[in-house]
Amino acid sequence: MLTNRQLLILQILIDEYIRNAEPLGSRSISKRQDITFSSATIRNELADLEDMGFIEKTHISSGRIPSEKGYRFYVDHLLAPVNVTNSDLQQIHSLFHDKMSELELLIEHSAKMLSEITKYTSIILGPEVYETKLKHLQIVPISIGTAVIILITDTGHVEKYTVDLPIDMDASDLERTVNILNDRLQGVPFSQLKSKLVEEVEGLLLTHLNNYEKILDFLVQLFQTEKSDKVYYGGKTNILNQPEFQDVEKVKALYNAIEQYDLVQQLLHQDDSTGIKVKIGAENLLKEMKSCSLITASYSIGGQHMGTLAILGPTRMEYPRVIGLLDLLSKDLTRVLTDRYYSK
Amino acid sequence: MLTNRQLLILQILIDEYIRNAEPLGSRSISKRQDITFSSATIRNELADLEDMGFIEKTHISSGRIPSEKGYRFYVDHLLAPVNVTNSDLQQIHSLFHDKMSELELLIEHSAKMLSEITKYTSIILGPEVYETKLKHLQIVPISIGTAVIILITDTGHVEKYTVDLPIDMDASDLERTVNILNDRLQGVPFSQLKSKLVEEVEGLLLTHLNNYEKILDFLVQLFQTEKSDKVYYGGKTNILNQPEFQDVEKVKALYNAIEQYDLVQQLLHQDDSTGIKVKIGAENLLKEMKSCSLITASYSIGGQHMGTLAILGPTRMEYPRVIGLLDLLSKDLTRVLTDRYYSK
DNA sequence: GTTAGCACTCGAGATGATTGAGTGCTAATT
DNA sequence: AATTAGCACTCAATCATCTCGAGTGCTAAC
Repeated sequence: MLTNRQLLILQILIDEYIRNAEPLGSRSISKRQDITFSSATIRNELADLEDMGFIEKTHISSGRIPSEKGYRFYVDHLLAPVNVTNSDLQQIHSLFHDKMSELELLIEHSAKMLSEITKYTSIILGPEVYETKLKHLQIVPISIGTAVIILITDTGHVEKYTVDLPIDMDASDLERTVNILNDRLQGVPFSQLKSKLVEEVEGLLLTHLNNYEKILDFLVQLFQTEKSDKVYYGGKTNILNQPEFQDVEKVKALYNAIEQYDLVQQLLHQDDSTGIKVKIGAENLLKEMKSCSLITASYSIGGQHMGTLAILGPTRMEYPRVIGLLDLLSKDLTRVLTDRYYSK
Repeated sequence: MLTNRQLLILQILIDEYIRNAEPLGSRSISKRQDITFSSATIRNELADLEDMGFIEKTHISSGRIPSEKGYRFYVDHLLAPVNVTNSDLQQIHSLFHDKMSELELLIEHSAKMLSEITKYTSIILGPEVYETKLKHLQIVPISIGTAVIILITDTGHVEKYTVDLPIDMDASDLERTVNILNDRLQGVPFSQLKSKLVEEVEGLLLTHLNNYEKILDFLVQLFQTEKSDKVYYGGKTNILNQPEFQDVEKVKALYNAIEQYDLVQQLLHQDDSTGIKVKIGAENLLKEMKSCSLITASYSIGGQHMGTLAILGPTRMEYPRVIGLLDLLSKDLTRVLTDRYYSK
């Protein structure tokens, strides 16, 4: 276990390194007012901390920087929760003041605002459509054989598919189908559309339509296509301000990684349990992110997980501040969205 | 005017510089087989070309590189049109083979493919909704006082607005309104929706609805909101491979500029006349793009301008190849879209 | 008009000295 | 036994110096 003095030194070292991005030596630590012992003592402690793997040297006679294990320890044990500053608080609340009617717009603005106040890159996984309920379905033929199918959810989200219609389906078939579907499927969560369709609607279609088989196949197909969540970014260029990303090759690798939506989705989805999650460096699975940390929080509507907020920064990130901000915003977002869309 | 020899030398210099990104000296030019005169002669010619402003030096004893005026001359007078290579041709055609039903998807894939085969960054201004015709309008209430309004165009595009409904509008009002609008406005181009509404529909609403004024106001408001085109990007990180963008500051400035959709739209919209347009360096108005060139082509449906294809690269760009590709793709795209959506 | 020749310039690299911030270790001090 | 002072040592960073080579412009000869 670490002694109090070691804890203090580790804390100072990480705080300072996060601030300045420069290796810290025993002498500069000893010069702080809250340090009462000499640089030689600190040297010994630093050597011990290094042996335990919490800090490392960049070269043999350099100062120390935190290791990933050091950051992990810092986040798990040393983090003094900081209050969100007043100006940050105002920024966040202003999001909700001018009540934005579009959910997507609200999310987009949240991403932008997060990146602006943190100076890091924000990533938000958009409202999951999976557990929202069908409000209305519409099929609009746009030319011979093709039509646009529109599904509208109770959160005002619109899903759109352009499809080829079964060739022998005429206008009246279409109308009857739409009516039946709207009648039977309204209020059904997207996740259950397919089973409801097979269980309840199949019979109705059978009695009302000629070639019900093709249409049913077609609808089953439609309802089981994976709906992937949208990914919103804010401040992608903020990465370029970090001293650890002055190398264009590193930037390229990271950008290429975070523009692959499926990868990002996987990354942020890892566990959608509530609470703040911090992934440091290599914990992130993507090798392009080994000098980055990712802090995530999730937001929900009426207890139902809806999406994920994330901040991507260097491992040398202002953990306390970002954690505080994400915690606040995720709770606010959850509250506002629940108010708006969960009103029974 | 330039002599034939000067033309030859300028052509060689620009071609080589585009290939290697390194200043070219008289000696290396004289070593080519197609050059029959000595380096001293070339030195004299280079000095003349420099006096005329077509080429410049990076420092006093360096080789020459093309100036913007040089590139301009090259593009306007020296460009030998090159044929699109077979493999590029296949790539482009494969876009259309697996017939994609979603127009947006086709555009998105086009952007990706363009960036992959050119190794530059592609920007596509996505189908303009302005001249497409209304196919169907739907209003779906999603909670008390709010509704989603959906407009579907004849190209299968869906526009969505979440709006606050006038408080005293009941379900039957809504239904009547929707019916009237669909009846009267189908087939009307978006650009004329507002005038048609005022001219033809106002009277009908008056006779069928109680509080028609509020609703009319509301619809006028809706129809006159600017519909800004979507911007699609491909290969944004390709910029980082260019030797002229090894400086992170430059990259940041450019990225910040091209992520401002309104700026980009303005930039690509500048003239939507047909044909290929080449904007070199400072011709681009944005100072962040002064070391870039932008080559644009437009695509249309049935003669109606729909959007713009663009390639963004360093001024040292492979003009002939990119021009050939854009020309081909824009024409193919126009043909395919016209076939698909202009069938009377 | 063309070319050979020459003095000159400048960037890019290599080399070496200097500095300063850091280390580990040992011996003295508390 | 813990702490500290002192010292030899290491290494990155910086700067001056040098060399090399690719380039130039200019002049005089072809």
